[in-house]
Amino acid sequence: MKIAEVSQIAGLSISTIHYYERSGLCPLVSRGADGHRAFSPADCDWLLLLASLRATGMPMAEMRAFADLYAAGEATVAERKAALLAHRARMDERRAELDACQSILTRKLKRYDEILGGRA
Amino acid sequence: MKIAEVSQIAGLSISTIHYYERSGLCPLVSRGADGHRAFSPADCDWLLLLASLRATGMPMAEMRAFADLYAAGEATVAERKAALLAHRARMDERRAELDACQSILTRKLKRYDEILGGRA
DNA sequence: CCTTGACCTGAAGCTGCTTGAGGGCGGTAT
DNA sequence: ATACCGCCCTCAAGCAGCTTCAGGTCAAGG
Repeated sequence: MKIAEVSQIAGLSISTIHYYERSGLCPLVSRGADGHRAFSPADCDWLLLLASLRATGMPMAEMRAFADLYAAGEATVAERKAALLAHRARMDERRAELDACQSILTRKLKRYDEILGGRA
Repeated sequence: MKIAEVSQIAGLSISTIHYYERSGLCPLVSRGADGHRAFSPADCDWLLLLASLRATGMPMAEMRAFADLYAAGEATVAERKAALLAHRARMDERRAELDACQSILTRKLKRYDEILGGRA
């Protein structure tokens, strides 16, 4: 697969993929004869997973650690599972925060409605 | 109120409050005789709202625009309401994205379980 | 008096991308 | 053949949004 296609699927910009590779998050992408990156389906899948982790707030450093586990092969699956579970737990906390924020906004909107209603 | 208290309530670091003020997000904070910021309850409330907006992904530029409306007084309440509604709509999209990411992670976790199970 | 602690300012540093400059390679139109 | 186009490449600089650091002021307390 070409980078444009992977970019499309993973929802990452091409530049971001470059950047992730530079940062050691996808150590294994090989090149075609023309020097262009040639992504295997596994590479693409991996980038999609990275994208999900990033989008849900995992910091780069942690992603790098996770990538190192991935690069080390199947022996690390248990560790990777633990990492994802921990991450998911934090996602839940984050979601609670978002709920709190949303309720603050909703309250504010009600206030605005009162003001507008009072003037109508 | 002192800055430490507001920081506590709004969930923003003191430095972030400084930064927001520098960035024109809270134009009106007055000073005590000692030169320290003296926050009114309204200031504190405003910062809490800013914190909610920021935490839910509103970019600085947009927050600045919103702050300008706030500074312009009650005449802008309708515009502010529209802004918050638009923002809430984007929050909903964002939440959908998060759900998609979460399901990717869940699928990955299942895969890991299969691998671990197969080897147990 | 002298330290402690909460605050102040201004500038530099950090993370996670994005943008820009400059270039190569392959295909098609002239 | 050559000129142009689109997609890719690299390296470096820029940007958003904070955080951290260095150096300083003032007020209260031992």
